[in-house]
Amino acid sequence: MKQEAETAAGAPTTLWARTRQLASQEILETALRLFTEQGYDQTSIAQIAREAGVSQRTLFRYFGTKEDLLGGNQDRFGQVLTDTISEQPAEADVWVALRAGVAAVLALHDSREQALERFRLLHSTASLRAGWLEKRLRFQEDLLPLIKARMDGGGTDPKARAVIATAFACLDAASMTWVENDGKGDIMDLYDECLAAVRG
Amino acid sequence: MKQEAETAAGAPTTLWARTRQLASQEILETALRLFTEQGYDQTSIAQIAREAGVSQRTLFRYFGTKEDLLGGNQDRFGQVLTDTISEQPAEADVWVALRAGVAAVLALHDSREQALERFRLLHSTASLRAGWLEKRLRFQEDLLPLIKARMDGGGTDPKARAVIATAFACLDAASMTWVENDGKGDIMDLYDECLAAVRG
DNA sequence: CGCCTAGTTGGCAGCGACTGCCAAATATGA
DNA sequence: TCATATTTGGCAGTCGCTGCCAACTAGGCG
Repeated sequence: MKQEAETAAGAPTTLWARTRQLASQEILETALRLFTEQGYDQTSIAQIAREAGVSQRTLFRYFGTKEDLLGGNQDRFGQVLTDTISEQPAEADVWVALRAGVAAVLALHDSREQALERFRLLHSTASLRAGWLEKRLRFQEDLLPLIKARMDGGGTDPKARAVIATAFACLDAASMTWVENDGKGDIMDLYDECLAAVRG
Repeated sequence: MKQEAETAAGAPTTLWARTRQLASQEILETALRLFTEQGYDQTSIAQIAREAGVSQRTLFRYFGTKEDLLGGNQDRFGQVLTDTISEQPAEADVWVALRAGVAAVLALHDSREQALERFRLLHSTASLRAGWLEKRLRFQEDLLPLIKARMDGGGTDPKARAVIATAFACLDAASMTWVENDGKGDIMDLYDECLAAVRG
């Protein structure tokens, strides 16, 4: 861990890095499979480790928490979110910028099916939902300065917070409905519908 | 537990009920004190039980989870919320109805100081925040039919969800700012400010 | 008053997520 | 090939929480 053995682009150099990559993927896949098969709460870390062929201790070294086994490192979400939004043209409307961020995050999923499965799990498991909301709250705080700067005359903290939280609230409402409809339609359309209902 | 020994109004009848009441209060106070003194995560159930003079087992019988030690049964929040909103005149605007609900929930705190202390703890402790958001999400779902019915032409699920979630988002932004300002000003004023920022 | 019963309490063992510590295994570079 | 840097696994322990069972106690009855 002294230096990352893979150069940003990909192509793992050392054997270690390749093995790590492989193990990581194996764990992730096993976890997702078991979660969808028997539910998140009904799947223990011990079982995942056993079926993935690693020790519990190692599993925790790869992924710090059980939640991280879903969706890899969700920290990437935050990264993509802030990056996308700060890349928006300075004169773009706050709502437009936020929309772009939301779209970018949604695009992070490998496939429509994977996204649906994850959202389904997320919305049907209380503990997962709680964790996700918590992490999201941190993203929101990260976004604060970016959004505040984009508001007319530099908005106040509460106003900027409210705007950000509203965008996420719409994403929530949209994804929840999307799951209920078994993935029919486009989430972003639902998002727009939600935002329209709010901003009337 | 076969029948509640106190008639709705108050006046605990049996000695048992009185003892229970007393123990419950003692636990609650001890917990809140320790939480504010050393932080939520740094306070163990064992310590609370010890200092409150009950066994851990009993503590868990009174309050099912560690979170419940803050703010008693938060289920009351949900109750007050739905009650208040359904009591609003049928022709009232959705936003007005929601505002009334929010105000009613805020009025549930014993004092300004207590509210500030609770909010401070809530916003500074990740695990608490997560639990609270989760519980709130359930309240939101309870509100869905009520709000949907009040929207023009009976709104769709996503729209109603978005509206409700936005109201809570504003409450979040407001309370967070309120805490940062050490309780200066009125939360509802901040709430209005937030809502205005969102609805432009 | 004494006893029986129902409700209450406490202690113990155990589960699951998670961490620290130490020893064994393994890839790497000289 | 050997010394070194890393990685891995196992073990014990913490913390929230639950089930189970034995000890206790208030309340009602004769």
